[in-house]
Amino acid sequence: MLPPSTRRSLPMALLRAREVIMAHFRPMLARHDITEQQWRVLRVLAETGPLEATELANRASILPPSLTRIIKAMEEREFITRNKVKDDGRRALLAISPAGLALIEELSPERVAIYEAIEKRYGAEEHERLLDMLESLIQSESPIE
Amino acid sequence: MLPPSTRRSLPMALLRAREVIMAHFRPMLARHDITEQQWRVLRVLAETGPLEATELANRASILPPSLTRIIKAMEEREFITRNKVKDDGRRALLAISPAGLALIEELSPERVAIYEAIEKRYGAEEHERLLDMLESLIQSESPIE
DNA sequence: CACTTGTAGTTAACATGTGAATTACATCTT
DNA sequence: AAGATGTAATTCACATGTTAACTACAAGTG
Repeated sequence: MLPPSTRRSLPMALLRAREVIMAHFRPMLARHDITEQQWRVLRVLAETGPLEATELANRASILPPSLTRIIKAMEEREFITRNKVKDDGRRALLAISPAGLALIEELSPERVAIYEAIEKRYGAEEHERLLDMLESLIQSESPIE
Repeated sequence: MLPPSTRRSLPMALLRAREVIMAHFRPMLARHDITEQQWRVLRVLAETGPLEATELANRASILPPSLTRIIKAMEEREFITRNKVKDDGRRALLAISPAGLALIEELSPERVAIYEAIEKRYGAEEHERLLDMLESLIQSESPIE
């Protein structure tokens, strides 16, 4: 078997695909001066409620060192709050603030419009199928152990 | 239309998929003290021959500022060479060196084995289909203008 | 209780991602 | 030829990715 060319390798294809998709969201995020990662943190907290850092890092696919910095920045801008957990001095519960929720509300319509435009160009069924295949790939490569 | 949850959004799925795949390659790259991006640069140059920086950046999906730093580092380690283009003082041709080619040769077997293992777990047909769908997505989102 | 082991977060060091500004050339226009 | 415009590459500033080391705390073991 030949090694795959850079024009048809899974890592490169995934990278490029993500790039073209994110290009549509970046202007929106830039206008509100938040990064892609900060946006992920906000959305995860809004969806799931308060979380500890480790769980938040997993759900937002952000590494612990990055999350430490992001939490610091977002706490200063008062988009999230942090409350120590009783009985365990290491942990803290991170939660989205009213200002954070307001930001999500504000961006929601534009966000939906962007997703709809992507679905329209690419095809709704294709989109669903792609998501299924990606989830399947992720499953096949991450043993639950 | 509801905004997609973080559990089923295309950007997140692409990010996670790339993560699980790259996890298999990182140990190999780390053993040879090269980064994922440096590895992409080497492979592109080996496949296509000498390129100017802009073209190399496009093919390797690396932004110009990053490529500047990467070239500097790889030139110092003598994995690539750089030759000024006649008649245009701005451009330079970047080429892989014998040492760079040797590194590619050395890693090739392990690289193929990793790809084969992924195909085996995920399914060869699925793998091909996923590549097709990703290419199609990239096409649909990047107008030739 | 002292000691070991394990876990949650953080810090450090360096590479890359990202957008904006800048430099160095080329080319076009008049 | 001089000035305007365009292009290739670099530099800057800051955020994140990545690995390793480290701190703080918890829980198990003797």
